[in-house]
Amino acid sequence: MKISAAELEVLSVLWEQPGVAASDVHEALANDKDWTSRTVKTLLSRLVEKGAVSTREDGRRYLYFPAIDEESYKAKAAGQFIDRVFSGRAAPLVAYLADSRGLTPQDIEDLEKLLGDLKK
Amino acid sequence: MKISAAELEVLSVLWEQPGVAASDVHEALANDKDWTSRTVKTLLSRLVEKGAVSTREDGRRYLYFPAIDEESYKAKAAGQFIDRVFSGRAAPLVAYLADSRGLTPQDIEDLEKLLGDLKK
DNA sequence: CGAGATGGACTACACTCGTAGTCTTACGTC
DNA sequence: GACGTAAGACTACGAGTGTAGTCCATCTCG
Repeated sequence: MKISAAELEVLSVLWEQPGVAASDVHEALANDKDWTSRTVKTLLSRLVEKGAVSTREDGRRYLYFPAIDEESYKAKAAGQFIDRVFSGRAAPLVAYLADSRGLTPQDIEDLEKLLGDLKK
Repeated sequence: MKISAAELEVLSVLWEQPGVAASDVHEALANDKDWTSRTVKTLLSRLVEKGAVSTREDGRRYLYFPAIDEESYKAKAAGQFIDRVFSGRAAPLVAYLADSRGLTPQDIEDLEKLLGDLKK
């Protein structure tokens, strides 16, 4: 279930609004991505091929639904990234983030709360 | 400066031992990767092309050196990953990690210390 | 009704990646 | 001095990606 960067953009739209048509996805991305509607349709087709998105017919068009779970996809992606770049250690990653882009105070607070929960 | 997964393996060897020959890189990776020496050489060449690795001649062979900094590369990679998958928010990433692979107690402790420092 | 817009299916095409193979040349060995 | 070997240079090749284009059937608006 390998999903490319461009495909992930599309899939993310579906996570936010499941059950929309290709044109809606195109529209939702119009701000960020200068893609033609055909590009979006290609990406949707590839996601369907890969089993990451499912469709329901709606007249002469399809409505698209994510077929993989956002939480578990992201968790897996994060794990893989950490293995690939940080030899599997999570703490250094956070250290790098802190350095390079500055965690927001909100981030820091969230993390502290999270760690508090984890300690139990 | 896009570095692929396989290239990163090679570059990581150079970060640990700068100034080695292709055969040394091959050997260093022999445990993890079933690559022929040619594959390693191809990857080194591509890294040189990309400007991520530099060479010094040593007789009829090259010694290879990383040309990009480990810290800053990783920091950037982490930032890009977070942008790509987590819409730029770091805290959710850590939450996912905690869920999916369990941070080690060591990780948690490291993180707490880190957060403590950050708060200042 | 006829023409243009729209939907999906199929096709395209250059580039990157993983994973080598071949060619040429220098080197060290018998 | 000939021969295998090891170094780098160049070539290969199928899968995946980004980014569409073409074809054909339909729907919609005038």
